Amino acid sequence: MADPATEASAPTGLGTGLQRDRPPTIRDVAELAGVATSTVSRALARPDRVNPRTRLRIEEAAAELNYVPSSQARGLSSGRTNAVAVLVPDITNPFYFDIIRGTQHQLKAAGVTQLLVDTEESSEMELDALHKMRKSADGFILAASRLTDAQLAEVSQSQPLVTFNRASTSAPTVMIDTPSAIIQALEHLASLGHHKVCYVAGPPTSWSNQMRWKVFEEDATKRGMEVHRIGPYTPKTTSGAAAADAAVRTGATACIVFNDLLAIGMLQRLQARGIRVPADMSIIGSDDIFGADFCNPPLTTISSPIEQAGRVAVSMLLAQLNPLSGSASRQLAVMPTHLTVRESTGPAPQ
Amino acid sequence: MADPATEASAPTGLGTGLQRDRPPTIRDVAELAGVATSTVSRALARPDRVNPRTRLRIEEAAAELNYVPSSQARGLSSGRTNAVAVLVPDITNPFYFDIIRGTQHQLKAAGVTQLLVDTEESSEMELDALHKMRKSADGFILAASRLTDAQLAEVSQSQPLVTFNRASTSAPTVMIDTPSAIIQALEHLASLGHHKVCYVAGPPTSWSNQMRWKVFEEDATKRGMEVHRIGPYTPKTTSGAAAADAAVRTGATACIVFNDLLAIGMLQRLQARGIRVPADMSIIGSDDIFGADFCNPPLTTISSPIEQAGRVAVSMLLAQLNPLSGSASRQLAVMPTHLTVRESTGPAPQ
DNA sequence: ACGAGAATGGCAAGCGGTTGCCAAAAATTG
DNA sequence: CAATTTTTGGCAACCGCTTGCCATTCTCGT
Repeated sequence: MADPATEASAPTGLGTGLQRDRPPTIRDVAELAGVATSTVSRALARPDRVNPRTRLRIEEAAAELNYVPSSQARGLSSGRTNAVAVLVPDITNPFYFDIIRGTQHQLKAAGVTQLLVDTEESSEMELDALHKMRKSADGFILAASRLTDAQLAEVSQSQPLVTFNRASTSAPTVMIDTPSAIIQALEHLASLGHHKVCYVAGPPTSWSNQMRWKVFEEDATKRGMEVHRIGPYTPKTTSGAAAADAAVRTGATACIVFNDLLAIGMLQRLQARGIRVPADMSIIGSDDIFGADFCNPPLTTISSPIEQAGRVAVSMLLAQLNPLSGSASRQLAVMPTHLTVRESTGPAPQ
Repeated sequence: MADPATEASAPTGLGTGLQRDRPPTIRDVAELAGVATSTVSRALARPDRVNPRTRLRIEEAAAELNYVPSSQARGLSSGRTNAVAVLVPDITNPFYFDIIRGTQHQLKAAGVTQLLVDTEESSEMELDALHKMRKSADGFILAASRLTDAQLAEVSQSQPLVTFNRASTSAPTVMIDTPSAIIQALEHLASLGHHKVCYVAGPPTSWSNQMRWKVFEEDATKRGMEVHRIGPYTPKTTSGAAAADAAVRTGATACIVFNDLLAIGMLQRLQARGIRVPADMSIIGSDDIFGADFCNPPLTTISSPIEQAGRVAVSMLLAQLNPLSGSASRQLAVMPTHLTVRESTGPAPQ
C-alpha cells in the first residue's frame, strides 16, 4: 500500500493498538506488518511459503493485535470447517462417554472442533444430522450407527466418515472384537460349570447386538450348552428388572448381557428379589463402563479400550481427510477385548 | 438477471435437477424459484417479510434442490454462528455428563450447535478456549469455572456467557443451592447422633468447594459438632483411598464429601480396610451421579436437578443472545437440592 | 556480469450468505 | 380515479479469509 499510515494506526485504542473496538482482522495484521493480506494468510497456513523475516514480522503483529482468525471465514473460502461431528445414539449412555472422551481428546490434539450429536437411537435423526451438517463438518464419526448398509454406503460416498462398532464395507471402521469377547465369556462360564446360558439382547437395530447373539449362539451350541435368548431390551438400567425376571424364568444359570447398563439393572433386580449373584446366577456384562467396578457385586464384564477406539476412529478420519502421500489409510481397526472377571460370576449352582 | 435461463439450468444433472455435482447454493434456489438471492434469504429467515406465494415457490425450490444453507457463510455475513460452547473442567466426570446432557438437549431444541470443550481443570485452558472460540461461538456456558472473579468479569464483558456452579456478579449464573444442601446433610447426621464430622475437600480452585466448606464449618460449629477437614483431593475415585485413610485418622464418624466420585472411591477403600459403612462411618456424597444408586453401599448424597440446570443455563444464555423486548433476562437461577438418603449413612457408632 | 530458475509477495476473484437501501407493485384512502 | 402508504423484491456491498496467477526480486551458474 502507498499509505504510510503504518504507525499512526490507533488513535482510538489505548497503548500499543491493542484494545481496538472491533476484533482485528487479517487486514489489520497485514497493515501492521506492512504486507498484503495474502501474505499474512500464507504465513499462518504454510510458513515455508514465506520469508522467515516476513513471517516473524507477521507473527509479531498478529500477537500484538491478539489476532484470532475467523473459522467461519476460513471455512467459507477454503471449504474446510475444521470440525468433525460425532454422532452417538444416546448421550445418556456411559459407554458413549468413553468414546466421546477419546474422540474429544484426539480431535483437540489435532486442533479440530468436535460437534457432538445425539441421534436418539434413530436412523432418521442420524440421516438428518448427516445431511444438515454436511456443510459444517469435514467428516463424521458414527458410533453404533443405526443406518442400513445401503444408507451407510450412500452417505459414505458423499462425505468422509468412519463408523464405530458397526461393520461396513463402504467406510473405514473401528470395531470391538466381539466374537473373541463372547467366546472368552462363554469359556469362562463353561469353566465354571454352567450349562444353561442366556443371551440378554439389546436394541435389534444394533449391529453389535446381532453380532453378539450370532457368535453366542454358535459357540454355546458348539459347546453343547442349552441356549436361551431374551429381549430385546432398551440398554438402560431401568430395563434391567424385566430382563432379570425373564432371565430367571428361562432357567439359565448364567447370562451374557448386551451391555453393562442392562446388566447392572439386572443385578439390582436380582438382589431385590433375593436371587444371589453369583451363587444362583452369574451375570456377564459388556463394555466395562464407569460403575461396573463398584456396583454390587462388581460386574464381570467384557472390557475393551473404548476411549482408545475413539482416538483411533479420529485418526482414521483425519487420515481420510488429509491423505498423506503413499500409505493408504487403514480401513479397519479391531480393538482387542478381554474378560474382566469380578464378582458377578461364579460356579454354577448345585 | 436478464438471462432467460430459468429452466435450461441443469443439462448436467439427471432428472429434475437434483443430484448436481456441487451442493446447491442459495443462488441455485433463487434461480429455480425465479427470484433474487436476497429474497430467498429472507424467505428463509423472516418468512413474513415475503409474499406467501413467493415463499411457497422458494420453499419448493429449496426442497427440490435439497438445499441446506451453509452455516459458515451465514455466520460470516450475519456475525452469528448459531453455536454455543460449553466448557467443562473434566469430561471424564459423570457429574458433567448430566449437565452436558441438559445443555445438549436444550440447545438442540433451539437449533443451536453445541461445542464441547474440556478445560482440564485449568484456568489457562479455559481462558484460551474463551479466546480462541470467541469467533466461533455466540456464547459460552462455563461449568464450574476456574477463573478468578476479575477474569470472569473481564471475559463476560466481551462475550455473552453464563456460569454454572460458580457465583458471579458479572454474568448470569445458575447455581446449586449448596448451603441448603449442606445444612440438610448435617441435620441428617445430627439426627443420627454424629458429633464428629469431617469435610473431605475437593479442588481448591473450585468455588463450590469453598462454598461447601464455609457452610459446613459454620453450621457444624453452630451445632456444637467437632469439625474436621481433610484434603484437597482430586475429585476422582482414585483419590478416594487417600481420603478414606485420612478421614479415618481424624476420628470423625461421618464425612461429607466434595462429590460422589470421591465418596465412591472412599467407599471402596473403607470396604477394603474392613471399615463398615455406615456402621463404623457414615458417608455423604454430593451430586447424585450415575452410579451413586448402585454402588456398595448405595450412597447417601445431595441430589439436584443437574440436567435441568444445564437446560436453564442454556435458556439464560439464549435469552441473553436474543433479548426479547420487555422482560429483562434472569441473572440468577438457584436449583433446589435435597438429600437422597440411601445406605451409606446410619447411626453414629456406640 | 548476464540470464534462468526459484523464492517471495501482491492482486483480485471468489466462497455463500445477509442486509441496508431503494424502486416497483399492490393495497388503501379520500 | 389519483394520491399515498404499505408490501414486496432486487441490487450490491460487504463479512474475513484463501488461493490461482502473475510480477518482482533473489540466487546462482557459467
